[in-house]
Amino acid sequence: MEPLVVRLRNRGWRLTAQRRVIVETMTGDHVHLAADEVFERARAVLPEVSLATVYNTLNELVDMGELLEITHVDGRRRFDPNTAHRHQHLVCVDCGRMLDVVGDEPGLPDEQRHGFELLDVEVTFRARCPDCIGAVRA
Amino acid sequence: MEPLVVRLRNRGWRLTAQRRVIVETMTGDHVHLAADEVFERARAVLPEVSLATVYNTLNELVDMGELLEITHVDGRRRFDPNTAHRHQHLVCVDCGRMLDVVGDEPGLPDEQRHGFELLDVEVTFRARCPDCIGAVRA
DNA sequence: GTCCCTGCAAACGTTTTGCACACAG
DNA sequence: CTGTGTGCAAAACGTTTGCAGGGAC
Repeated sequence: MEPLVVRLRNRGWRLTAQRRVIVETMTGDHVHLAADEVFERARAVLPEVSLATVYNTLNELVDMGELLEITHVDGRRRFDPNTAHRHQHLVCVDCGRMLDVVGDEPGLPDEQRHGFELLDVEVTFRARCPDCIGAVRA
Repeated sequence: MEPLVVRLRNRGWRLTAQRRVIVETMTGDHVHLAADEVFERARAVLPEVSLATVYNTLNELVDMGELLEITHVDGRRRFDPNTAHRHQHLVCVDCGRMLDVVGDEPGLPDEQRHGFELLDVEVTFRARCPDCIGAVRA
């Protein structure tokens, strides 16, 4: 698939310096940032970027289907740019580190569907990461 | 299993009128309320209950493991009293209605675990409920 | 040049907290 | 009686919005 920035330009999306930096921040594998983290990283590259613009941009990308809204961790929404491949999440309950994983998706038997029209399944494996297993307990 | 209120008393949990009403609100099947909904329902039974107490109590119950914190819907945390049976959730993306369902849980192959110690799996089926399928589209 | 995007600051909705009083044990 | 739970109001979050100025196209 074409890179995200290209796809966006083709849609007639106005490409500003701020948006470019935000999109670049949301590029790569195992990226699962919250808005304030995106803001922090974007600002490190381009100081003249505001939190409002980060939120506006992230929401637009979600509306366009170019970004996935995923599990809240620590009260904050997280965003995931991996829309290309179906995947699930493995999240450390201690430090919040999150990885994309691929297992098989659970189905839902007809008699459990209660007449609902199934759209999607979201799977999150809650776990403890190697670093946090080693760390001292409180 | 013994009823929740009994279990709580046995733990030496101080049982006040407010707490009892909140716990009663969080009793039953397919209960997936947000804090403000718990507050509303509790207040209908016992007007002298405050939102702060609702939050305090819900958080305590979660800490005790007597309540599950589940998916955010519409920006609000939801709580689930069904700790007795492993289950998953079927949620309507339009109206937020949520049901407990039982399908089989997805496992995670060893080579996908990245050294994490697996604790739990959270599965949410996103769907459209019968009422919302019938409803007129915007 | 136009229109859309931007930063700022204020507003919003949810959740938490500090404090004096009240009541379960 | 004592210690913990309570209501209230204020604060602290994450997120959204209104507005005047600026920059992409």
